[in-house]
Amino acid sequence: MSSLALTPRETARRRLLDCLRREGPLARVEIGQHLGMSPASVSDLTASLLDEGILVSDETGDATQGLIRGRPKVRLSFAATLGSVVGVWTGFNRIELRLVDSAGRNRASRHVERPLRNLEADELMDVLADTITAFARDNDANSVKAVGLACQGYVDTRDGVVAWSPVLGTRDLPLASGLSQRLGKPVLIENDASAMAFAITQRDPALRSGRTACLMIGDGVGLGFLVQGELYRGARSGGSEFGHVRLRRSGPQCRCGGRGCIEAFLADYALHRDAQLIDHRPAPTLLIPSEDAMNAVVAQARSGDPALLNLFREAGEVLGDAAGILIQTLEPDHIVICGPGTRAMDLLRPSFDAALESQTIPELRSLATIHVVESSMDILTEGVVMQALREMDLDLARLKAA
Amino acid sequence: MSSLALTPRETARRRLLDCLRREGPLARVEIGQHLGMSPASVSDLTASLLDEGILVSDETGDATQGLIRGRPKVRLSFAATLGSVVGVWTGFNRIELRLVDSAGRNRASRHVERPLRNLEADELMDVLADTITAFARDNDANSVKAVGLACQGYVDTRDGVVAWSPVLGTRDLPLASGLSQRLGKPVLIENDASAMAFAITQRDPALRSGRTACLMIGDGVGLGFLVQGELYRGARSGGSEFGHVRLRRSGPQCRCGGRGCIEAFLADYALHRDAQLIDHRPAPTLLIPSEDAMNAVVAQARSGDPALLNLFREAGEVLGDAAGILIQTLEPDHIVICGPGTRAMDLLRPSFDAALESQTIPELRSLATIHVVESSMDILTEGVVMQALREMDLDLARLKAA
DNA sequence: TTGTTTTTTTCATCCAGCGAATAAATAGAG
DNA sequence: CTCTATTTATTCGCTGGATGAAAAAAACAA
Repeated sequence: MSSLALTPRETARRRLLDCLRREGPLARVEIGQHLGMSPASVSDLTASLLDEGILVSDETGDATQGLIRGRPKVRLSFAATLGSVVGVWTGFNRIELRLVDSAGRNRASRHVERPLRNLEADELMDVLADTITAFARDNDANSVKAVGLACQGYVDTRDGVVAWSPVLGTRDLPLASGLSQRLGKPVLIENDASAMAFAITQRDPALRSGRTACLMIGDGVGLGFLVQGELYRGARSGGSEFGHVRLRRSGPQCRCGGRGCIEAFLADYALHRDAQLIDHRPAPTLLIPSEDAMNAVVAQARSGDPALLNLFREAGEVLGDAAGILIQTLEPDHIVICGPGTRAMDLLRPSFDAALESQTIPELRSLATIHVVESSMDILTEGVVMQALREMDLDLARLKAA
Repeated sequence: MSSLALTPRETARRRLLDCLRREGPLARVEIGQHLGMSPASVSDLTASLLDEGILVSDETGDATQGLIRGRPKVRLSFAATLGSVVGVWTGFNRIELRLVDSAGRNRASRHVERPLRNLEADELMDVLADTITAFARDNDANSVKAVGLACQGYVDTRDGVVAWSPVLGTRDLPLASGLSQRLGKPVLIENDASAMAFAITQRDPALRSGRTACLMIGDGVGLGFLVQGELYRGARSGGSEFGHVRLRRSGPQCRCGGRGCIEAFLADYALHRDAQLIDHRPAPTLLIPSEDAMNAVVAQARSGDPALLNLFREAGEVLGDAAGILIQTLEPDHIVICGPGTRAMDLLRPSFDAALESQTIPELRSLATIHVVESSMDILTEGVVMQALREMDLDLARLKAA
C-alpha cells in the first residue's frame, strides 16, 4: 500500500469517495453540493468510477420517486463486488477485529484476549495473521480484500513499519509487509490515536475544517492531529507520541520506561494500578483492565472515596496541562477528548478546566473549542478501515491507469 | 495587506520571487534549475513580471561575458523603482529598525531605546509611527512602500491584530490598521519568532524541506514552525505561544503572569534577573538587559561560578524538555535553536542533551536533526521584511489584474 | 400531447504547465 | 569574414483538470 503525492484528480476522486462513505448513497447533484464541485466535474469523475466498477447506480426505486417532478435522482453507491476490509486493533493483551464492506458498513466484529507483549517478531506476526484469518474465515473470507491495523506507538505509515511501541516488544518491526506476506493481502498500519481521530472527524463536518487535535485516552494516551480533515504526518509520516511527553519530573512510572508521562496518569492501566494499590489489593495480573474493572474504579470514586477522587483530580490536571500545551503550540480550532477514558470525564473535568485555565493565555484558549466525544475502541477500527479503503481506492485507480 | 487563498500562478510567482531574493539576480535558466521549473514556464512568468515592472533585465556586462560560448545569460533583478520596506521589531524597551530594498538588500538600520510597556494603545501607535517616520526621513523617505513589524506575543497576521503580548500592555490591539493609517502605507505584522524562523529557513535550503521547528531564545522564547518552507498558521493565522508553556509547576515567575514557563528559565531577562540576585546586586532597572550585560553573565559562568553554572544547567534542561515536547508532538525533521540566547549554547548543551535524551523515544529523537544557528535580532527584521515584500508582490499582481 | 421541472451529460473554454521546435546571441574555427 | 557549435530564451501546440452553459434525458402535470 503505497501513497506518493496525489495528482489533482486523485485528490478529487478521494474526496468524492470519502463523501459517499460518510453520507451513504448520493445522487451526482448532491455530491456536487456536498463538495462544492460543479456538476460537470462530478459527472466526469463518477463516469470513470462507474467504468472502473467501483461505483454502481442504485436502481432501487426511491421512496421519493413519484413525488417530485423532474428527472429522478440516480443514487450512486459502492459496488458490492469490491469486497470488504478487516480492521484490527492490537492492545496489550487484546485484539479487536471488525469486518466492514467497501461502503463503510459494519458487517461483523470480535475481540480476542491474547497477550502480545512477550512474543518474538515472527511469533507476533503469526498470531496476528492466524487471528485475522480465523475471523475472516468465519465471516465470508473470500470477500476480504485488505487489512487495516491500528496499534499504539510510533508507526511509519508509508513504509508499514512499527518503529516503536509500548505494546509490542520489538522495535523497527516491518509489520505491514510481514502480515501482507502471511495473509496475501495488502496491509495498512496506522497509529491508533490517528485512526480514531480520523474516524471522529469523518463523523463531524465541523471538525474537518481548520486544525483539530484529538487526545485519545484509553489503554494509553495518544494524539491525532488533523489539518483540514487530513492527518498531519511527521518526518517518517507517522503521528506523534504525545502520550509520552513528560509532564511531571518525578511522576508515576510509565510503561515506556520513563516517569511522569501524560499516559502514566491517565491511561486505564495507570488509573487501575493506582486504584488497586489504594485499596490494598494485589497488583493487577492483566495489564489492560477490563471495562468492568474500570467502571468499578470510577463508581468507587463517584461514591466519594477521597483517595480515588484525588487520583482522578490529578489525572484531570494532567489532561488540562496537556491540552494547554497543544493550544499554546498548535493553536488549534478544536480539541477533542475521546476514547474510553471519557467515561470518567465528570471526575476529570473540574481539575481539567482549572489546569487549562491556569496555564494558557485566554486569547489563545478561547480560540479552541473543547469537544468531549465518548467513544469506545470500535470507532478506532472503523477509522483504520476507512483509511485502508481509501488506499484500496487509490491502488485500484493506479492499477487501471497502468 | 490581505492574503486569501493563492492561485497556482500566484504560488509559482511567489516561489520565483522568493528565489530571486534569496539568490540575487539570476538568469531564467538558473531560476528553472533552482525551482525545477521548465524553461517555458519561467519564461512565461518572468514575461509578466517584466511587463508589470517588478523585474528588470540586468544589462550590466557580466564578468563571465566573453568566456563562455553561446547566447549570454540575461540576469533578472528587482526594479529599483519598486522602493523599499522598513522592518521593525518591538521589544520591551527597544525598537529595532531596518530599511531594505525590494531585492532584499539591507540599506540602513537603527535601534532606539524606548519603553513601550506602559503606553496606552494610541500613544503606543503614535510612538511607533513617529519612530518609523523619523527613520524613514533620514533614509530616503519616499522610497518606503510598506512596513513589516514583528512583535512578541499572539499575533493575528491576517487581520493585523496583536491579540496578546507580554511586551505591549494592551490586548486585541489593531496594530496594523492603526499604523497603516498613521503612516499611509500598508503594514504587515507577525510574531517575532515566526519572522526569525522564516528568515533562517530562507537561508538554508535543507530547512525548507520537511517540517522545521525553530526555537528562538532571546528577549523571550518563541517558536516558529514551518512545513515545506511555509509558516504553519493556527486558528487565527497566528503562530504559537510555546514560550509560555509551563514546564515546572512551581518554577520562576514569568512576565506573562504565570510561573515555570519555558521563557522564565531561558529568556535574557530571566537569566539576568537571577544572575543579579545571585551576586546580591540590585534588581535590574531595564527590563531587557543589554548584550554587554548578558555577555558578562555568560563570562562569569564560563569562568566557573557554580551558582551561575547551575542557572545555565537548569536553563539547558528546560530547553531540552521543550525540544523533547516538540519532537514527540510534531515529529519534525529539523529543530533549530536560534536567537541571541545561543551565545550561551556551550553552557546549555550538556544538560540540554541529557534532558532531550531522557524524555524522548530514541526512534523519534533520531529523526530530528538539531541545528544551532547563532543569530541576533537583525535577522529577525530581515524575516519580517521578506514577508512584507511577498505581500507587496502579491498586492501588485492583484492590482494589475483588477 | 405538450409543457415544466430537475438531473445528467456534453461541449467549448480557460488556466497552468510542459516538451519540442525555433529563434537569438554569442565564441571559435577555418 | 563566414560558418558552425553552443547556450539561452521564446514560441507553439499539447495535455490535464476544472467549469459554465447549453443540450439531453427522464420524470410529472395539465
